[in-house]
Amino acid sequence: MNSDFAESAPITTKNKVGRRVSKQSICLVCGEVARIINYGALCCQACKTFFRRNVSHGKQVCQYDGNCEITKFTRLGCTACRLKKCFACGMNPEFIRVTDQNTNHALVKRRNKKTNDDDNNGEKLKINLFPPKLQTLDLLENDRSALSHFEWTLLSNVIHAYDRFEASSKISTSTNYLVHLPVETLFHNTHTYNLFKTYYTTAQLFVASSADYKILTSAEQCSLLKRNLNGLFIFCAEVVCRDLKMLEHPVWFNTLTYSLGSGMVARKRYLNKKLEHDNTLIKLMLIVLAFSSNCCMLDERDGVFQDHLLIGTFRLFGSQNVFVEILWKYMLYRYGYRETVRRFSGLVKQTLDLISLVVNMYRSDRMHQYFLDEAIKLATSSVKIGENDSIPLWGKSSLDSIESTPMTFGYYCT
Amino acid sequence: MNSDFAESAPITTKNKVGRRVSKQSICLVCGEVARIINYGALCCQACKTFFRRNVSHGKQVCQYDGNCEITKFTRLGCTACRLKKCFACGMNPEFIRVTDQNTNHALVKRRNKKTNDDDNNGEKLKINLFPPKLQTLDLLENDRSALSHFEWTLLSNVIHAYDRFEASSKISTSTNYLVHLPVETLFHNTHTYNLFKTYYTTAQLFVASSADYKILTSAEQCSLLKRNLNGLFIFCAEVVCRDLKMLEHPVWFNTLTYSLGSGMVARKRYLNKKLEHDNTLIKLMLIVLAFSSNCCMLDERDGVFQDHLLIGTFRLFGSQNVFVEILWKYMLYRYGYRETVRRFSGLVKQTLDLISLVVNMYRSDRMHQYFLDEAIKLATSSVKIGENDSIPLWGKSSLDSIESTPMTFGYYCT
DNA sequence: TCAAAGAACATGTTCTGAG
DNA sequence: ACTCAGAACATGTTCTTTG
Ligand SMILES: [Zn+2]
Ligand SMILES: [Zn+2]
Ligand SMILES: [Zn+2]
Ligand SMILES: [Zn+2]
Repeated sequence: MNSDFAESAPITTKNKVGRRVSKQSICLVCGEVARIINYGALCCQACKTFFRRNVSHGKQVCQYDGNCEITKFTRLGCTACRLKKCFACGMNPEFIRVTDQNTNHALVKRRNKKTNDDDNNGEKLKINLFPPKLQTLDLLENDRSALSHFEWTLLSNVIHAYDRFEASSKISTSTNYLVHLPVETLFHNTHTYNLFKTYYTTAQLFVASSADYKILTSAEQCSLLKRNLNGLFIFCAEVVCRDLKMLEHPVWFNTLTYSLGSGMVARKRYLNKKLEHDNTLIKLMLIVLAFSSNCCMLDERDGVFQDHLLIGTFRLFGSQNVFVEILWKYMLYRYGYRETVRRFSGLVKQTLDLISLVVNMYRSDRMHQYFLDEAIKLATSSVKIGENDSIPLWGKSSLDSIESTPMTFGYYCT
Repeated sequence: MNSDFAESAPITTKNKVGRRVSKQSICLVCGEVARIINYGALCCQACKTFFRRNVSHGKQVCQYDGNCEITKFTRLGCTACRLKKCFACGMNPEFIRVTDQNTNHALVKRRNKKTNDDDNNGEKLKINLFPPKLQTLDLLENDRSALSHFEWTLLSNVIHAYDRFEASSKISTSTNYLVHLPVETLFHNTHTYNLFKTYYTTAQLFVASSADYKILTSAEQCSLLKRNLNGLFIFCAEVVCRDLKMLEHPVWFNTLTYSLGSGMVARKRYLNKKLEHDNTLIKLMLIVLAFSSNCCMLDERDGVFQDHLLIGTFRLFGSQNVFVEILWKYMLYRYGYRETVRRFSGLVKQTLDLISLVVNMYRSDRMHQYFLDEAIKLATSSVKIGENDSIPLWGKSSLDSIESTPMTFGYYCT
């Protein structure tokens, strides 16, 4: 309650007295302080209990659009979406060993038959019909694909950093939609530009909040943004577009068509349909892209001569590798090997397609260059963004670099 | 949760659509939104349930000093003090008709004997051994002394306005105490002055947050402060002194003795012991004093010539009368006629004694004059205090003035 | 010493029913 | 329509146990 984000230092530290302080991080489901893995995912006490009590319920349905935001403060709003998110975060009912006597269902049943209890003791503790499969435990504890506690922490930090900064984009999108009513202003690039600017900001703040970014010099940061920000932008745009069903709203559809042309919107719609459905994977992909050596450097003005700043920088490869590994392990854990391979290749394909799309957008409208310049300006301004932010750094910090091959989504401008 | 104070308009109003909106106010216990009277006092749902479940508990004891603050946010901190405050606010177990099956105690017992339940149905609903006395209901519903819903609301608003502004005084007092450690600074008037300044501010903000004060002209406000603020100050000082047991801390005792002299401290201690124990009464007394025609005008500089501003102003008498009536009814309700008379005369005596004390303090130290001047300056400054405050006005607004005799705690400076 | 499941305990919110 | 007690339901927190 009182601690909030302040204590979510990713790994075990020592406090002033030298006493060992238990490692703390944030609940994958709601963002509350979390310390251990419950039922297969890093989550808080409340979400743990919630999951145990509600998992046996008959299908609950969301009263809204099935996309309710779940945070520490909103988690009471929609049981269905909270439970869904629990599953999405990797919580697994197979870890539940007994049918909880206080399960909401159990409670109801117990009260209904309170007149004639002959089997008074019979209902004490029923062993779950599906005892925890050792296989699952193996995956967590022994399998090479298991995510370490540190990696879970980092994963949860990535997700929540993204969610936090994405919020403004979603709000901006919905609000702009509502404001759109006067018809005469309908076909006007301003709306599109306002949105795009927000997406650029979201992407930038997301990257900038990671420790791996902050330890770079200012020049390195700029170089990184120039290389990769466009790629991040298009992913943010697509996620928001999909989550808010933008292309299904005629108003947005028409506005975008006016701004981008019908060809590009058709392409956008096509790619959007194929977009990976697990947002967690996309968020991880984003951070991987952010530390790519060159996701899409599109500006010929100051291209290659700064390459020495980045190419060959171990820090960069190190950061990226950690995140790629987390992405991979998480997918293995969630989907198993076969499905992981399928999804991963899909993800790579989508990334390349989207980058190709953003290249076209960039070329056809000089505003994108303006947005990028603005981002650079923001990054180099004396007041460092996020300096006083309540979100702490969440990067990999001092983890030893890992020996797998670094990935690069290169896309040089020809 | 989201509404907070914004909706605590004291009486039934209509919203924009013209639909009748249920009257809302704040829980006497914790300040949460409250709508109806539960178990004899205006309180919120949570406090209602809390009271029912905990009232049958064996004496719980506070782990701190028995004076824990109870607000919407802190109410979980101390069960003992919350329950105590429930009683202090007038909640009465006689309104509870059954022993709640979910009483914390009952729950424990039920579980303990779960092996051999022969009287399975016997424990369903036990009628309370003390059914609600009609007498109490009469008091509430028929007796002339009953507080109307409007008056309950006003009462709760007074209490919470005071609690809110008193907080800074208490914090300041405790903090200063902790800071006091270096011995060389121990005997220094600065500490006393800092405190006094805080008490003056508390008193002023308290008054200034009432609607009855705000509808006055600036000149009238100043005049009112000059007349009555010293009296409010000494009451605030005494309440904090008592609640924090200041005179029992040698550090404070010595500091005050240094600043005020041992004679005045002895007098202070004597009066403090006699101070009314029910803080609610004191808070009501404060607001009565605030609208007194002259509680203690001590400054000869600009004395009597402004009297026409106030004497004979119906608004003033009206405000005071409403609060006096609430005070009287509340006491009748809480303590019965005999005790009310006793307490009320005690309260009057204490008020006169304290005013006499503050007169002496004022005369012996020019800083008091400075504090008063500062308060006036604050009141007349272009930025009205509390203008953007989240606490709405809580005064009597348009209630018709009542025909009882106005009270005046006159104490002219001779 | 620690991770993690469950029980037990404590609270808060919404529905029901009798005036 | 409104007041208010109580039940039922939903959540959150802390203690206990096991490996
Ligand atoms: Zn959670
Ligand atoms: Zn939902
Ligand atoms: Zn309350
Ligand atoms: Zn206490």
